Amino acid sequence: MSVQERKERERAGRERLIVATARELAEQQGWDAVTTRRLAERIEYSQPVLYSHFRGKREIIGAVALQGATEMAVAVRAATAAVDGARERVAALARAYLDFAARNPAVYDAIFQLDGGLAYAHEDTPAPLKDAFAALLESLGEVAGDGVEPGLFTETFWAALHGLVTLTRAGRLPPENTEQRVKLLVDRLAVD
Amino acid sequence: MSVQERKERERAGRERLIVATARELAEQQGWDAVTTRRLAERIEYSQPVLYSHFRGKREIIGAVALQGATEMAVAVRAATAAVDGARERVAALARAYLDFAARNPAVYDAIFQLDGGLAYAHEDTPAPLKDAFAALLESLGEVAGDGVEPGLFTETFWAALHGLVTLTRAGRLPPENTEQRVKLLVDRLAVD
DNA sequence: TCCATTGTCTAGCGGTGCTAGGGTCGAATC
DNA sequence: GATTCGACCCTAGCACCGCTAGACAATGGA
Repeated sequence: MSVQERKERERAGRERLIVATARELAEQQGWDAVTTRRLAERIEYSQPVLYSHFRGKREIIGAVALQGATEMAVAVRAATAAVDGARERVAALARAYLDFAARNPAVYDAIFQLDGGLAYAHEDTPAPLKDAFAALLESLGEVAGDGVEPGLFTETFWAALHGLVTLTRAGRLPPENTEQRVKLLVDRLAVD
Repeated sequence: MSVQERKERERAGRERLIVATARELAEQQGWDAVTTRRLAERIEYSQPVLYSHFRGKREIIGAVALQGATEMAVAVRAATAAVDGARERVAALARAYLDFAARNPAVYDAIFQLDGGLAYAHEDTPAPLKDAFAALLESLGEVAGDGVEPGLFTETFWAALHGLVTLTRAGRLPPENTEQRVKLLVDRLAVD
């Protein structure tokens, strides 16, 4: 019995190692550098071992995305918890969101840009993703204004933030005036 | 002399063929399917011919992006030209933008997501890209409101639209309520 | 007619994600 | 304690990728 348990523990540990290594490598050198060979070498196993844990590279990206979504939800809630005033909470949320994206670009991509084989905006969407959206909704729903469905408002505000993140990181927007752009979004979109 | 001219014409024609074929293939099957082998086969030349026109795949994407940016500027201007009222023009612009993205997803990606080796938000940004931004600015600058720099407003509104496009197309947002989201953006962000 | 240049192709390099098949090693059984 | 059996992991290889070197043919000019 105990032998099997030990093996299962080791397996779980190795799976965590794979995800952590993939994430680390992606943050260091970008997702293009995360090849199955390099990843296998870093964890000191052969390539096929990866496929005994994940169906393929896509699922590894998906695992990183789920981990990241959980962290993002925590970060957003932490940033808004101690703030008074709905509008101020939204400003704090926006800053926290952009900060998370800036600090974890590869994870952000895994969650919002890459194909990790995950279902989004769906009933069988993984819990971490639903919860990340819920974290946004908690603060953003308060400033939706009359006649605007909180979910729809959250989606729209979120899309605006996402647009800023991706265009800036892709070099399409100069990074200097990010704060002013965020201020504009909060000032105009949020209604209390 | 004339021989050289004829050859140059043929070369230019073939270059257009490469770009058009790459674009077509990308729209049909996605950019991942645009491999140098497949592209070469479609234009009925061998792979190395591609490299006598472009430095690599990146530059081909860049060429598609420039072509697309020109068309997008035309589309945006056409949609706003005959509309009365600044606010209504912005609504028309938003619809035209989303429509362009929906009709030309691969081209949209080439312009705004992929690496085509182009300079953005820079002095030596290619003219088509500058002009596409200018087309947005023409209508959006009118509703920036007092104390908000038109360029900054345009960037922000554009980012919001871009966020809607990318999140929707990546399956992160359900496509059903796009119109309501756009209405929200126009209603709240635009000031006249 | 010969040469030189231009243009194009074949073949191949090192890389990718992924998998088939063999071998090894450890746990359970007699 | 010996033996069998099964789980596990690795080597090797597939088809494909972007890109390029070098051979070869065709074409215009001397």
